[in-house]
Amino acid sequence: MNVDPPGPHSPPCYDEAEAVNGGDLSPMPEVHDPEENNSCFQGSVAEKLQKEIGSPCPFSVDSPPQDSSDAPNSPITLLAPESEEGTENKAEDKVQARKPKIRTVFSDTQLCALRDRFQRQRYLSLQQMQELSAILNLSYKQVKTWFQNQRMKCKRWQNNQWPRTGNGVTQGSAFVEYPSLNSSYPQGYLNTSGSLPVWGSQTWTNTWSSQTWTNPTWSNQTWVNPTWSSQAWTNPTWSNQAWTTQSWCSQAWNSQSWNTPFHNFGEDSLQPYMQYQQNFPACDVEASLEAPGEGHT
DNA sequence: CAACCCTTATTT
DNA sequence: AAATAAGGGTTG
Repeated sequence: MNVDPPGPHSPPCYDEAEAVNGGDLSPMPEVHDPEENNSCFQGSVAEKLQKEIGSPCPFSVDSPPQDSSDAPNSPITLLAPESEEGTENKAEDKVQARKPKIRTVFSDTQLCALRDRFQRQRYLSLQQMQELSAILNLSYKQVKTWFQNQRMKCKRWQNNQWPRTGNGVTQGSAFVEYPSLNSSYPQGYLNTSGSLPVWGSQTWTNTWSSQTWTNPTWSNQTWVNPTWSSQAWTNPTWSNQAWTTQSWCSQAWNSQSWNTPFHNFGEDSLQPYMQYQQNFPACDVEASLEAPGEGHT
């Protein structure tokens, strides 16, 4: 199954034109771990990542978009396949510099952490993203992109489910569930300091989607995780597929791995949820959710 | 500037 | 072929 070692993955030496850099962050391109076990966070994410990252791509934090033409001697640099042989003119100028599009392959650990975080927050503040990126050794941009893509994915999934639920709507909030569920708040509404806003249960409107959601996740000033605390997760609006492929992740979560102090996240919001995880792994939900004749191809 | 959305390109 | 990271365009 998916237990086999992925083999030589590809830690691309990805350069990012970071616009926002904390300063002490070391956004690194991702790397993959060879014989990764199936545990998500057995110890500490950071720890793992550090190991995962052999540090193949030594570039500065602020390294501008360099031509990735000169692949460092990293064993794995995902340079776009030349495809068109010969014409590697690269065209150093002009408008259309054929820059090879690099598609980073996130490591399991990274993905796990990202997803995990996403469950709690669909929107991260700038600082949070920076922190996360630093921890995961990804660039801010990558984290940002990932979250964006993830949001879109969710949205699409919802749209697919939406028409169906019309009839068998068990809970009227089936569709609206997602947004409010995961305490998602756009950065603008969060203190740049990463501190949590003080609003009790406020309502805010996000201009992009033109939606107004309530924020039940805030109980006075106490952070409450609706995700785990309520049965709200009856139907996750998640891309089940993503999970199927990484079902191992859920297993890891079920384990006592949560006892380990992976404070590496350096997130305040992280602490509370750990306890819930044991009893209520979100992954579990989607497992049953996407159950329809699956499990193996 | 960040989010959305669509598209492209790569990886499996 | 599907999944998805990243590019690009648009908007407020």
